[in-house]
Amino acid sequence: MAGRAAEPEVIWARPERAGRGPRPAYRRADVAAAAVGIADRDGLDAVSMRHVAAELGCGTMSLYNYVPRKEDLYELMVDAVSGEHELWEPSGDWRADMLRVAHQTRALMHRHPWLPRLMSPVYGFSPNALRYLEHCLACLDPLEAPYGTKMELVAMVNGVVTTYVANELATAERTRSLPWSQEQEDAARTAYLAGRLASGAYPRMAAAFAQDAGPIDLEAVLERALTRVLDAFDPGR
Amino acid sequence: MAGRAAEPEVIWARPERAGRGPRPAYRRADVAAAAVGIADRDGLDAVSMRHVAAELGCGTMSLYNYVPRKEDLYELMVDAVSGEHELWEPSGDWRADMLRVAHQTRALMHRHPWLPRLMSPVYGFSPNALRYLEHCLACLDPLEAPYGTKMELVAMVNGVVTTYVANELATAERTRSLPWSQEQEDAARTAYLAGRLASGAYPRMAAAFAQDAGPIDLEAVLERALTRVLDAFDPGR
DNA sequence: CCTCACTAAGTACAGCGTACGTAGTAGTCA
DNA sequence: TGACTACTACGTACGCTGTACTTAGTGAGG
Repeated sequence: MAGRAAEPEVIWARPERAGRGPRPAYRRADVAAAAVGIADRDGLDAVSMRHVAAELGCGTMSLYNYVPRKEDLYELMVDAVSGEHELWEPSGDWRADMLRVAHQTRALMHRHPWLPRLMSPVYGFSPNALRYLEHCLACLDPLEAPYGTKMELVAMVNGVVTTYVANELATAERTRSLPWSQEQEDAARTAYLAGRLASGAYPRMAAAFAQDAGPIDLEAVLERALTRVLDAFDPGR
Repeated sequence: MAGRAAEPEVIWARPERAGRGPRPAYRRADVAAAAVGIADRDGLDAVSMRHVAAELGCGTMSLYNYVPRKEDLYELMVDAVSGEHELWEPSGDWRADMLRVAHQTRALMHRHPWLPRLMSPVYGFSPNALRYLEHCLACLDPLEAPYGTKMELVAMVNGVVTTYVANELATAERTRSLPWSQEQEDAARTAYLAGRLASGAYPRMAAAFAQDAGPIDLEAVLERALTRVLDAFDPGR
């Protein structure tokens, strides 16, 4: 018979090697690495079962021995790059440590621009995600607050970083699937926006854009946002 | 000849009705409404050019007269539901107004659970998005701060709401494509997590989960997060 | 009235996820 | 040892996707 019955299954609970038949030709990490490689090189949309199998050097359907559904391949990918997080001995200054965490996450997402799109709380309990979360909590040991609050702090920092980096990368990643360049796209949208603002229907937006002419420094924006978030959780204001 | 050359094109800059031939059978709003209807009923993945065309009652390829790429269909959808935002006369209390905005956005996303997935700064300049942004800025008139800061505040509130609601909806929306129920999925993941935590490798996480047993009130979490964000922008602390 | 830009629709193609069937392999047990 | 059986590997096939291209018909402008 084909695949087992439709039982809920967490990929991490499934053993890598079953007892019986021939030993698998690849390890789960190989599959993840192949998928990550394709996503880094050609974008997330290029990650298809066929392409990943080809990258590994096996038949397309053989992949399903390692990954029951494509969704689980994504889960493998997120966990794999989560393992790139460098964990350190907490410094005792939780604000500094959290900022360092945030910058590392941003760097990670710049290295793997598809990561924000796959960020989901559903994947939050993969092995490397657990390591990462435990590390964040360790960094927050000096903060006097219940664990619930600490979890909310970590979630907020992660959420803010993810949102901001997603915005940073959105137009760039979008361009991959468009038949024209990002500069052309930006120019067209800017021209359209200028036209709308000139209509006078949006006086405050027009004022805002007139006031802050020139390109926005997105990294500085993120930095300010993070500072505000940490302030909001800091008992010493 | 087929479609025009590969020029960058903003869907909103393209006139609804060209001067020459027969008048179009549908308006852009009809197309958007059809797509939104399908997404609400059957999920975002059910929004295909074929399905939308069938819902409208026209041939698949006729859709391309209204929407040059599927991506633009998404843009139409986001703008259409953005129009559901109720705008009011600012009260003079910018914190109260921003909270009201946030709750309205959350309600909107619960009505259209696919919306968080489509939230992108690229769509941020559609007609209804502009109306919405201008309204937010109007609510912030009492706040003494440069427009740049106000924009960052709006972005942060929107980002937090989007992230939190996306988390709220993630497992539910995910279940749509899985062959088992959400309860089964949750049970499997909880069992796996319990096993990992019992390993002793993640003492702080184990303590956190032991401390906050029981289901989390996600709405209360969002409420706290929003309060913190507003605090962070409030000059009167 | 003629012209031609436009709308509408059909056909076709490359690619996708994956159900299913088959062949071969290697631990387990009689 | 041989038989059994769970497992790996993989080819074929199906229904679905976005969309390039083609053809036919419509109706306003010159």
